[in-house]
Amino acid sequence: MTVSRRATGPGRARGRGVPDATVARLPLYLRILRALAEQGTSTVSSEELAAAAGVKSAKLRKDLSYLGSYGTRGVGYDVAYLVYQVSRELGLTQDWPIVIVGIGNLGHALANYGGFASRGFRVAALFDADPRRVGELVEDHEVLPMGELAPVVGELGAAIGVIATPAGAAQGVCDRLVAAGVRSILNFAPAVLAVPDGVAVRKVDLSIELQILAFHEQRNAVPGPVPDGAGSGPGELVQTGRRSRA
Amino acid sequence: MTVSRRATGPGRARGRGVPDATVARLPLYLRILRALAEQGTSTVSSEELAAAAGVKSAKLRKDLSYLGSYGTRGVGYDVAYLVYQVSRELGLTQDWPIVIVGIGNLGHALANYGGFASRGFRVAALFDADPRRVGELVEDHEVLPMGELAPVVGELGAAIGVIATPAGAAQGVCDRLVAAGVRSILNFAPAVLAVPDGVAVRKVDLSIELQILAFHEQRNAVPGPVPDGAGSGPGELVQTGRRSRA
DNA sequence: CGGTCCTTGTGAACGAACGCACAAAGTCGC
DNA sequence: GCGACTTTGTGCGTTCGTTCACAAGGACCG
Repeated sequence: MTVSRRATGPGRARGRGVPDATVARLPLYLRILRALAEQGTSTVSSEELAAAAGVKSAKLRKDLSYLGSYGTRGVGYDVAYLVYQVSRELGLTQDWPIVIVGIGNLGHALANYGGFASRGFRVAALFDADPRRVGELVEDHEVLPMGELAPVVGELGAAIGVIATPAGAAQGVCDRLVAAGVRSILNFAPAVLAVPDGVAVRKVDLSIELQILAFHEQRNAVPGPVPDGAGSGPGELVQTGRRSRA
Repeated sequence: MTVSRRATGPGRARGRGVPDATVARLPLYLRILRALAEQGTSTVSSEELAAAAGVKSAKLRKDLSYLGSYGTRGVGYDVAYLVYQVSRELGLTQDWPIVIVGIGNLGHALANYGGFASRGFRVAALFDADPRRVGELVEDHEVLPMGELAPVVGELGAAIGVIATPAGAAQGVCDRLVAAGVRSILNFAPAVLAVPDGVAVRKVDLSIELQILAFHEQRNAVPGPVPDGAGSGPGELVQTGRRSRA
């Protein structure tokens, strides 16, 4: 019991403290749960869910335990209920208007990407510094000039901004987004952004991902075979050998 | 966890055991070092480099120490030399032909993305299951039908594959890539991939990134102003408040 | 209504990663 | 050639995350 207050979490000073590592996995669980719900599954065990997510069942249970005690011993978790609880924890029960800056190849792809709209996110405005792109219609949104950024962001109440500009422009765009009131930034530009306290930045860097894979390739190629059948656990760097039934 | 178990500590520098967390940062250091080299800087201290990368200097020094002792006490690191050493460690001294499967919006953007070509990676072939896309010319590459995948991958010796298909097709494509000899996969589809041992998978999921940001927004919005201190420190989840001079 | 079986929730051990602080090692000025 | 100064490399304690193993809790059967 003691559901009202999620205090008794596995950790200590866990008033409102879901570990970062857990938060990063919740969206994955959520996606799987939604798929299960859609196919009519009403309950799921930690073992099944963990297998689908590619994690150990104990980890999954601990992750979910940070949200509260939403399972039933001997049975498992109610899929619909868990979907709701995880969504709520992630803040997906509300609508998040997002703005995208930089409508080049990547920006176009992002604006068209269905995955955004599907889960509470809504592409609300597009911006580009290039006058030739301004006015262009992308997915029924007109590309706006940078001058419009502050007022439009303010009016929309957009709290999340996506940067898809060249690296050189990223910091400037970031500053303008922050000045306009954006507090969370998803950065696709290969640049390290400096932001004031309280602003969150996550970066997605395609080049870095490839380089990490290259490292993996080289490590496996250079030294002779690694006979040791050490069952390399599922890890962070690269996920090697996953045999779940998706 | 990747594949090998390392000796322990930075002490055994040369050993084949660079921690995952370090490997994930090396490409970032490398990018900064290249920028420094380009602007004519010949030496750099750990303090400066760390500031540019947004990490603590001690962490940077420890990261570099895994590669060897390439610094000079009292002076710093030779930029050109370090570029070479990091590149070498990451396996970027050789050419990596990559193949992209799924030439939709995202696939297009990836094929055109300059960041790939710049660092030892070369887009070598494009594939799509849709007959209407086959034959299309993207960045002087003709989109090939899936049937060509195995022979072309074999001929190119491509070890890295990029999946930019819808989620439903991802596992099938993954299986075909692996069967064709690809051992490292960069997956943009929102799906958990099952792969045999020895194959590395990294995933980039735009929707998940946004959801993590939404969590951050909600956490900061719900409980009034957070005094300080108690907040989860600057961790991995989101980078908050970075004041470096990029 | 009691017993048995199943699955959750979690305490505790383990391990990886981080940050501090400092000795070692080299440079530069004189 | 020597001493002061600078910056690296790293031992160590701390924090964070993962895994194990098991007791507690509940469903279901007879």
